[in-house]
Amino acid sequence: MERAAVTARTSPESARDIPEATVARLPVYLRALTTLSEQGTGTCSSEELAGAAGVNSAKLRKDLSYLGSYGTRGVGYDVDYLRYQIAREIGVTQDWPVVIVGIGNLGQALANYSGFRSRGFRVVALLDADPARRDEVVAGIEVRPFDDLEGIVREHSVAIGVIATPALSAQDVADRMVACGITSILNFAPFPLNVPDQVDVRKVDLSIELQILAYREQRKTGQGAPA
Amino acid sequence: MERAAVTARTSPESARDIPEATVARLPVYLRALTTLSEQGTGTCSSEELAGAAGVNSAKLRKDLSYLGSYGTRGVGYDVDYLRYQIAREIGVTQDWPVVIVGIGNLGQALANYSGFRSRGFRVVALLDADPARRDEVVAGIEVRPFDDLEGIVREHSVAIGVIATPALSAQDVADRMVACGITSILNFAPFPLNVPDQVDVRKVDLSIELQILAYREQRKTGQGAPA
DNA sequence: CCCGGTTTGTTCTCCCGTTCACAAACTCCT
DNA sequence: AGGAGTTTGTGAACGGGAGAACAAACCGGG
Repeated sequence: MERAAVTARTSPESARDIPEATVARLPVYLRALTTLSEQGTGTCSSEELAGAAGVNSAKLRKDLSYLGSYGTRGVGYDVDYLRYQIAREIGVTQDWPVVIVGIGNLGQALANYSGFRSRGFRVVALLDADPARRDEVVAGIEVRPFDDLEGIVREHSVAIGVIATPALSAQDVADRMVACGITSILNFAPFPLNVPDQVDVRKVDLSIELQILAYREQRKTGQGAPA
Repeated sequence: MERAAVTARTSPESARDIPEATVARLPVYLRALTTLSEQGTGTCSSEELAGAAGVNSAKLRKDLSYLGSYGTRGVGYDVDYLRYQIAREIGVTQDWPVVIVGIGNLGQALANYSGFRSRGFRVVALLDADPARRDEVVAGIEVRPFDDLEGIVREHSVAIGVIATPALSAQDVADRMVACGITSILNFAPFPLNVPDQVDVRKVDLSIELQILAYREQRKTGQGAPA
């Protein structure tokens, strides 16, 4: 990492172009480091950390090198120091307000998921278009009508929205979110969202994952595809 | 696609080595085709289908070319015909029994998720290690003790297991699954599973997805990483 | 101070996936 | 029958990521 001067772009001195694949792994490293820290480990080698994260050690080292030179040759990495550096890079040292739209089975599970809060994400509102759901309380949060979206986004400066609605409503919800100023969307609805370029979307599709497994399973058993 | 004779490997005449990335997209195409079919569309071009699936049309055509030559130049694809071909290739024309372990918030949401059954996946059992959960009924299925795993797997010839437990139990559950003969695992627990090579694992990690969005969000707002 | 052992950071090579661009093939109209 | 228009299937160029391998850097002992 050359680290030459300061790139004078948006961020003061942090890395400029971390590969997509690396960004996707940083949270995994972060979690592994947290586990190690809780176990009282003060220092670890790239081999150990890679093992705990389930990746190749060379890949781990290359990933970390994009952030800077936070290790010591011959020694390894200081667990807490590296943990902080990654957390800072990802942005989980700050608090991210989040809204969840669609309080069905999945939406409720998400609202109750403790992994969000513990990683810096705070669910500020649960929204649902169904009037029957009004005034219901899920995970200690009152369910509010979808039309409240704009007010909530403005009030809490929400940048991240989660869509857990049926497929048919997903695009409408996304459009409204974008109109309100939300710029990152996590989509659980099985529908390919169409959004402006500046808006980031990540999708999680449960049945697709199973279908991928089914494909490989089919090939394993050698039964192939029926003619 | 040459389609030369018969490859004489495991499967009778289907494609031999479909790229991983393509396999991951086939379910998306399948869903888009189903939607088109329900709308009464009989034929579609690669451009239309690509639009409905949210991908580039060139990529779509190349993906489909791995399966065979199912389109007609100058015309497009027959929706129902192509849909059947993809479904057969993925293996969703048959019925896949599935067990879900860990009936917390997420496990319950998964058990209730209608998208599984409608795509050829049948939840044959819900298991939980917590005795307090025994005899509870979720999604019309009785929750049974985790120790029943082996009997259930044997009885229903289960090949696919879903892990929705806390991180600490995930590896144990996976080990038991593998010992029972399960060869495909969908893991929702935030823990990198260690399994033998012949076992396929796909992981879905909710908080990692949000962290990836947070990273990009942080860069967008230009606030960068605090020094 | 010097040397062996250890571990990081980085370079280099290979492979997979994406995209462009175009020839082949089909339809429809005259 | 022939030609214009359309759309597929694929060859080729391109970019990015994975992994091996190695030089640079650090620690500790004598």
